Amino acid sequence: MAGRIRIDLDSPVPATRQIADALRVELVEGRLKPGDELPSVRRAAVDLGLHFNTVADAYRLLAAEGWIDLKHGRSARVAERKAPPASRDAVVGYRQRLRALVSQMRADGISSRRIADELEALAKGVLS
Amino acid sequence: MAGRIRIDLDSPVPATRQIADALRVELVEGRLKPGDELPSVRRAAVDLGLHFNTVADAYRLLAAEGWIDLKHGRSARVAERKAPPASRDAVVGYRQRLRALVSQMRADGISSRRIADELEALAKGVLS
DNA sequence: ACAGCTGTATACTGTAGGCATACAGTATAC
DNA sequence: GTATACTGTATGCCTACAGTATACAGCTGT
Repeated sequence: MAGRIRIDLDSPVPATRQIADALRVELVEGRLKPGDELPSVRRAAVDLGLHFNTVADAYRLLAAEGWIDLKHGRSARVAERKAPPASRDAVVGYRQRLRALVSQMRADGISSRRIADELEALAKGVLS
Repeated sequence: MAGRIRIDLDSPVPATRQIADALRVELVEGRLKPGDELPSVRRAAVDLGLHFNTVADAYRLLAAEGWIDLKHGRSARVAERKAPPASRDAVVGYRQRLRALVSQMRADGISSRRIADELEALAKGVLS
């Protein structure tokens, strides 16, 4: 499944979203390309230690976002996808979430230096 | 309450956490200083359009993190707080969450340039 | 002491996450 | 063609948790 995904059952963020998030990273970063087949829901489920319906929900979520094509009897495939035009106010929502995350890191005692480094590394990665 | 907070009831992230997250930003960034009084749970609740018990839960969450002092009959106050030493592996968890968030931004059609700018601005803000 | 604020505790209701199980479409071998 | 073994789908159930209502209890001014 293109890199091991760790699911934290204790996390407040549901497993379904954790799976979708992890796969979305692979998709956005191009490690999963259009036409690629995803592992079956049952295969992925045993790998992750979850029920296959949970994986199926994650797949449906990604399908709703246009990332993958689902058809009944055959494997899920990565779809071609043109990015939707950015909604202007979406940015402010994300900015809030980013700031909240950074504040949480600071609250956890991670140094400013370290946080800034992580952010800059991310920014570089995005542009490349 | 130190800046208007918008609560999105449709969001999958619960209102309690949204409140705590927003307040934690204010606390980390120093706009709420030790000794300051927070608005009462009922006051804040009407401002946010929620039940005061929801706000109380958020306060308890922050109290558990050491940010504020709660005592029965009197207003919640911002506490002095020494940051705990960072747990080393906490960073990798946050890195995952950051990457997931960035991927979601890209998936929403926000340009790489814009995302990088947001991240760099954040990094600068953290260091200052 | 009393009135009016404060946060606390308990019970209730609705909803959503995850799982079990039965179903239905597709592809491949024969 | 049809059997078979794979795919994803649909329904129902159980549990946990978010949000609310309502009653309680501790401070602090007058």
